[in-house]
Amino acid sequence: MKIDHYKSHDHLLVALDCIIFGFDRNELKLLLIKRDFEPEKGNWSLMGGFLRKDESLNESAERILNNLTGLRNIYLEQLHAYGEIDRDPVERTISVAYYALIDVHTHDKELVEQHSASWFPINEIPDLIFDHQEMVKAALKRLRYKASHQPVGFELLPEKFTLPELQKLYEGIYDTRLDKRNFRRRILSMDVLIKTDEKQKKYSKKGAFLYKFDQDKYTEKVTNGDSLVFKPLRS
Amino acid sequence: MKIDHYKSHDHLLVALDCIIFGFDRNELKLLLIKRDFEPEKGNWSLMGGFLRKDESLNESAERILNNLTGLRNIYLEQLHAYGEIDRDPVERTISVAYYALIDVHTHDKELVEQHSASWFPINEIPDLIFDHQEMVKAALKRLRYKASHQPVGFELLPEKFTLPELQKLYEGIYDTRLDKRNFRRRILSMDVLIKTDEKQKKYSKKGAFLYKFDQDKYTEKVTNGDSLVFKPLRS
DNA sequence: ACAAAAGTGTTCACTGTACACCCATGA
DNA sequence: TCATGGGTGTACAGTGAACACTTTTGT
Repeated sequence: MKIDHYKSHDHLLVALDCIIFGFDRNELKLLLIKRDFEPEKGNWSLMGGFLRKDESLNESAERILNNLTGLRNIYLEQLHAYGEIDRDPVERTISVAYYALIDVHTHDKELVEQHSASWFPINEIPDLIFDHQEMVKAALKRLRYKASHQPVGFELLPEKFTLPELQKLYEGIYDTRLDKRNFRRRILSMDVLIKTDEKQKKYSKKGAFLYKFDQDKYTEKVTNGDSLVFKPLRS
Repeated sequence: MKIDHYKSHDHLLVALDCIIFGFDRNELKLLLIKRDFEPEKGNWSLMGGFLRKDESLNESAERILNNLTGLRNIYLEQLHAYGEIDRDPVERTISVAYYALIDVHTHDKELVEQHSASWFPINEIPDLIFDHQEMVKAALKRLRYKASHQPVGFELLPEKFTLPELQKLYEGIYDTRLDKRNFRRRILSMDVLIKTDEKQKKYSKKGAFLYKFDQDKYTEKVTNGDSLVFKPLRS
């Protein structure tokens, strides 16, 4: 065969769709946009776009996410490639889904408004176009797995956070209730949080101490082969 | 925007590559082919092909796997989409990698020979073209995760197998040694194996009882919310 | 009779989980 | 002073892991 044999094969559109998770008011949420073109104009959708020849998949996902949020360097991971023949009625398109974890307070609210985007609690997601519902379901499953083995939850919180906030986050991700004492003991025993001497008084009169995640210490522990389990405890 | 706005976007080649696992002579192995066209002609490669417009990603992976092994209805799961710009030097191509688990004794040996394919122990994989080495690494990681939570190991064995064989399989997958008594107790306590009254005398004079995996019972347990852990024990 | 693999139970340490009360503060 | 959320310790049960000898049978 010749080197140009590739030419004889089909060329397709490659789309990307982003499942954007945030955590606000003790709830896990998704950022969805109202689609402004046909087909399915006016319906809710994941933020998406098409892959360009001059960018990698990851770069494309970063670009698309940046278009909506104005953010860079955020936690972004490939989820799955969706390739049913008729998944997009206009033209044969495969879509590579990515999920992102962002701190809801940092994104660019103007951009979000321009896209008619809004945040939906994970349990109140409206009907979505194409196979986006399936993507969301898979993303949630992946987030649950990921958060139980790696410290990704912190991506959804501000740099400084309280232990009650962190607990609420895990409760939101796993849709469950956790025991306060067990949760605190477990998280603190990992020894990857730095306690600051500041107190957060937003939610209580007494105030709760703010902590920071210690990325260096975590990296060191992983390098040493320690396996930290962030999986939450029951009840 | 008009409905035909899609036309203005880039169209790309979409390839598929298959990481094919087998288990033979107490070793976990991969089926690799010797590439018979440029570029990289003569070098070792994963079995691959291009996605056609008239087939879904899964169908395409099944077709490609069938081309090499003659097998159908094989355990096949999408791994990851690879999309670096220069991953294929001929033309911009994204590749969706799938991994397959097959019983090495059932595949069509003629087809495999036609493709100059052969089985390599997982620890003796030769240099591979493009980013195929990265794919293999990710596939092994995924297999390890998957096999610890779901009964996929059985896909690599014949329908009937002995407990020592099953133990060797897990030892191969995790590159570790397991305690015989702990392993047997754990696997049998899941209550998803059917003991036959046949003995396999291939490896010993005494002979070992053959077992079958009870898919129905397993499905029932999962439906009941039981979470079986196939994760192996240490030492 | 012996070599080689199959098969079998018990003990201990650790970790997950249940559970209730005091503390600090702003209103 | 009181209402609200923050913070703390202990006891028990279940599970993971270590560990050695007997059985079967072909040669």
